[in-house]
Amino acid sequence: MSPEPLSRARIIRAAIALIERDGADAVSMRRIAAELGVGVMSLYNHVPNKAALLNGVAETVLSEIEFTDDPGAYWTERVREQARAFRRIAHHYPRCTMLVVGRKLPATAALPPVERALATLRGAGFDGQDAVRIMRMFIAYVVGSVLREVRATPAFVDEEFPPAETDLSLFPESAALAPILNRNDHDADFEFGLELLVRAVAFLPRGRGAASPASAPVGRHDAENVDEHVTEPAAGPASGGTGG
Amino acid sequence: MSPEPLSRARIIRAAIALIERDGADAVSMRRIAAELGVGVMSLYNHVPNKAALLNGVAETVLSEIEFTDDPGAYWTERVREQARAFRRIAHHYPRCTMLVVGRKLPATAALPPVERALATLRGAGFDGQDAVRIMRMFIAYVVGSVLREVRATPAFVDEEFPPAETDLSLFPESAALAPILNRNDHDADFEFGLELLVRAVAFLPRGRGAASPASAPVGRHDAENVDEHVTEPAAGPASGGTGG
DNA sequence: ACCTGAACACCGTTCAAGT
DNA sequence: ACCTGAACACCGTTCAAGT
Repeated sequence: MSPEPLSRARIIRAAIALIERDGADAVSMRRIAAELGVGVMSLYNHVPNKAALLNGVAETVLSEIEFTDDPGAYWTERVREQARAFRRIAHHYPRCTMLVVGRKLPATAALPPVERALATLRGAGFDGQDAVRIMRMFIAYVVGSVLREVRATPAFVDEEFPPAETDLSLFPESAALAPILNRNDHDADFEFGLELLVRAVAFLPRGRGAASPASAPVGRHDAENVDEHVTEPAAGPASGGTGG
Repeated sequence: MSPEPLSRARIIRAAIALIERDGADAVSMRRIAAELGVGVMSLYNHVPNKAALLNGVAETVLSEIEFTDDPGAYWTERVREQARAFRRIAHHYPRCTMLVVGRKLPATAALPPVERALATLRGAGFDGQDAVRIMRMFIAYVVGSVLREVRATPAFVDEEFPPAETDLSLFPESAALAPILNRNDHDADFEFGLELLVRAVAFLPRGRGAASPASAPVGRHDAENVDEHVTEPAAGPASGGTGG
């Protein structure tokens, strides 16, 4: 039935296809085996157990990130592009996304993106500690964003918010903003937050002895010498973020 | 064996206890029933199925958020406290966290925190569209952060990063920053990003006709009139974020 | 080395029967 | 209205047997 021999890679590919077709809940060793035309137990010659297989799925999906950032581009744009690259695989494998963000990834899969992010931030002048924290902040934002996107999608029509039976007088802001809350322009939302993050990072002092932001919360004086840090060539108005 | 009658609430409480004790994978209808000293099928008189039960778990956990922000406090501090409140329940129910962030919550559970956040941001002068987007940005950041924290915790000792077999010359930044990458000061990391986000938002223009950040990426000129937007009374150096 | 069927200890849920 | 045991169609994984 299958010309190619069974292998870890082939099993993982079948698992990914199955998850994208029928959802993560539908994946089972028996079903994957059936899909491949082999006995269930044959899988265990290439994968120790189901958890390891799912780790392989996460690893494989993550490894397929296609980074499009140009090493010669200004660092803020590189950061944006790296964040967008993560988001793209989440869109390419929507039903695997929970799996990718939900399990502890093998370090080898995480290493290349991490190295790229750190190199970009170090090149921008941040010290090691700040570079690591800034990277983690971006990852947290991207992970939280794609999670919201794949979670909102499963049903055809979004549940209305606030729910119909709600006493709206208790939630006046939500009531007033219902049309906005029910609109889901994921691209625009993502770009809005991304730009805010990039901007916050660009305003951060750099170089030796740079202060962490927590050392002077929302200080009004940091703005005074901000020009010396923001050296990106002036850009025209951005796309507005609906281009994904 | 159990004096109190069976009820949806009691079943959910048992499920939460079970998840926190044995992990989310260990939860099953049969095990919850055994824990309650009833037959499996008795559960179905109060809960339509397992998925609904898990939704109830997510809803209940979320409803236990204790907001500590003072409505009279400056809005930036209110935003910080709301973000910290979310993070606190994730720490209180670490093994339920994936469940809470991973499923589409019943809108009734999400409504009170949403209303509070929107009221805070509207009170700060943001228009409805910006308020919604800023809120979503904070939620994405908090969700991504707690996900990282609960994911990193299961094993006693963190896997070393980069992995031992790696050719370090290919990943110089990761190699140089290995000590920092392997340190996991979740409190400090979280506060660092939170402060950066708050700062970015505080610098955002407000009022009618306020521009979205994407309309002028990392503009160097926004800094000039920033003082008029940042009116929080000057604060002393913050704790540094290790107080959680 | 790789494959496999039978078997074991689990699942969620339907159904029909009880009170 | 609430509870329940038996039954059904599934699970992941161990084991012993094949090639």
